Amino acid sequence: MPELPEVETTVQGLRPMLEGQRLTLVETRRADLRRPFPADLRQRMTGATVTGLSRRAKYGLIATDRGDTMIFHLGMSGRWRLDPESLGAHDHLLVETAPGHRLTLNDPRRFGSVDLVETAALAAYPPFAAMGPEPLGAGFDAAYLAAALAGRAAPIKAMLLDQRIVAGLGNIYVCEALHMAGIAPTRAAGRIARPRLVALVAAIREVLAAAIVAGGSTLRDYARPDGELGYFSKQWRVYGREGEACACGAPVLRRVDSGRSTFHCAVCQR
DNA sequence: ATGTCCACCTGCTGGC
DNA sequence: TGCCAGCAGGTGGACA
Repeated sequence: MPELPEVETTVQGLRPMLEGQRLTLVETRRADLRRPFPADLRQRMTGATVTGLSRRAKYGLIATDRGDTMIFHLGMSGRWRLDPESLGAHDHLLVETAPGHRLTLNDPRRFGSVDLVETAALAAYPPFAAMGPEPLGAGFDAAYLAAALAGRAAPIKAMLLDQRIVAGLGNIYVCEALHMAGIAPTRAAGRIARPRLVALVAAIREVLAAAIVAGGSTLRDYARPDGELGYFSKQWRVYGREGEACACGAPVLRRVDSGRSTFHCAVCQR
């Protein structure tokens, strides 16, 4: 589920439940996800009032009036459940608000994480320290990308998944953006002509923006505790479509590199 | 430094 | 019907 658009729509869905609200309970139901939960999470969050929610790359940020920010990452299988009828085996973090709403962070595979840092020191949070620009932000353009990729021999797909180059893309949207831009995923990143980088930046922006809009349109699903999100999946051009016809008529191909699938069209992408 | 691979987990699906 | 291999949206550490 969670690349940048999914985290963005998650934050948008949490905001009306949390912003301005006092937290009456913050409790973990096991010791760890990918890492241990912060030992003082309950103490520092319980009784605090949420002042704002935001997103950096694939991380969701919940700031409080105590100068703390709780940072969550959804890993591969994480999602927030709103007012679930009952708690399930994978509801690892429980949050309750003064108006009586209950939210749980549910993550079966436990690749996600929860950390707590001082808001003033957010930039020093290790995952953020070397992180590249937001792909939807002003700092991400063809000139930046050309400089970041100069001399790099690795495949463009691997470079776009590297959060130090650009922060927030994952396997789905990289496949989609490369297809939209007509660039082969195996192309050496440092050998892509400038006009094609311009097209790539535009494709990345376009696919992310469209996915956020689609995610936003399924927020009622999001708010249904046991509901599945509809997401952007119906709009995928190549991802998950091995063997189906690309818009050009050629079959969508799948290749596997270091255990990860890449979907692409050998005709459209060079 | 750069590029590549794998482990970390559970659940679901498709083929036999 | 049941079993099991294969696969899944991420990250970081280990390796050459």
